Amino acid sequence: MGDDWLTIGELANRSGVATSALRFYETKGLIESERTDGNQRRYPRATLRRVALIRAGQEVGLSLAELAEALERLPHDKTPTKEDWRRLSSAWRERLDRQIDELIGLRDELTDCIGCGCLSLKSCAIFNPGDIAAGLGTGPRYLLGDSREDAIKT
Amino acid sequence: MGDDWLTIGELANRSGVATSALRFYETKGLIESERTDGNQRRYPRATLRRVALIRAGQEVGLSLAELAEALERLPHDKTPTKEDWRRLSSAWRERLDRQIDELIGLRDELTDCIGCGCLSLKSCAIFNPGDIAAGLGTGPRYLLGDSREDAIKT
DNA sequence: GTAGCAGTTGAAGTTAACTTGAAGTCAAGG
DNA sequence: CCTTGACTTCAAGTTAACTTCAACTGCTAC
Repeated sequence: MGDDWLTIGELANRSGVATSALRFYETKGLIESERTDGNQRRYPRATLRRVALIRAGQEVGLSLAELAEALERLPHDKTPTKEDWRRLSSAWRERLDRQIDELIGLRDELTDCIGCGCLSLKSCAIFNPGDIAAGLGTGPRYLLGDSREDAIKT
Repeated sequence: MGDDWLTIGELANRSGVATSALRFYETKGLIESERTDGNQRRYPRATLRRVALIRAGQEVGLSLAELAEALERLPHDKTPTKEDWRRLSSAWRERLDRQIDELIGLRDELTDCIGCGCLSLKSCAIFNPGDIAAGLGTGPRYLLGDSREDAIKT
């Protein structure tokens, strides 16, 4: 305790991430550990910040795979430099900007629709939303052909 | 063809949703069909719009379960009224508004961080983002206690 | 030295939203 | 009649991000 190295339990308590998740992150190469003689993991203090970054990145919408890539260039065992940090955070900001723009576009289209009862109009924006949610959701995204028009006739 | 009833293949082509997905939606009660003598599905035309609504709802971030609830009160076999539509679309708009606000909040906090190199400051917003992404992502959300502060010391 | 909590591994389970496959049926054209 | 393509069902596979379980081993306190 108060040491330079954290057990997995300490790291879990302090980061708010379950031990099972931490082991999982380790299998994915997101974090690294040394082992004691008894084969237990010991994490350097800097891992705390690394885990915080991972959670923050997830909130920005990044997958663990993307995070693994982004964090690859950060040092595992020491505090990242300001430059490291600046690079990461501005990349994430751009991503957020894009997400926000897309949602605002969708909202504005939807707003136009609300008053007009345009459910039956082929110009209704909500039925032709572009590829706004390309990166969201689980399922596949379909490329819609002219069939869309068909969908709103009648 | 040109009939009031669509086969699953026609509905798939015209809605841009795979037949497997349509059958899946049906098992979830999102859409309904009649059967021919030969046990094949036949969908009323109105199902086209219903499917379009489902896809639109997904883009707003609704799960199929939520959509099932929302669509429960819409007629399966005829065009929804303006009132039906107004109710749905304004509920979705509110949801979008909330999502956008949350992302903007996160972005602003991140923006504040970029210049300051605050990676080591316990006040850094990105390490204390609140429950912004409560509804996003797959994993569980942890309630973070004072351990967060711990995470950014050093 | 022994109880009992923390840690270890690998495999299997979870949820959403589908897709894919197998094995068989229906419908339309020649 | 026969082929072909669309359709049927049900079961199992897919991906992400984990969690849960079983069967052990390590560490700390009394």
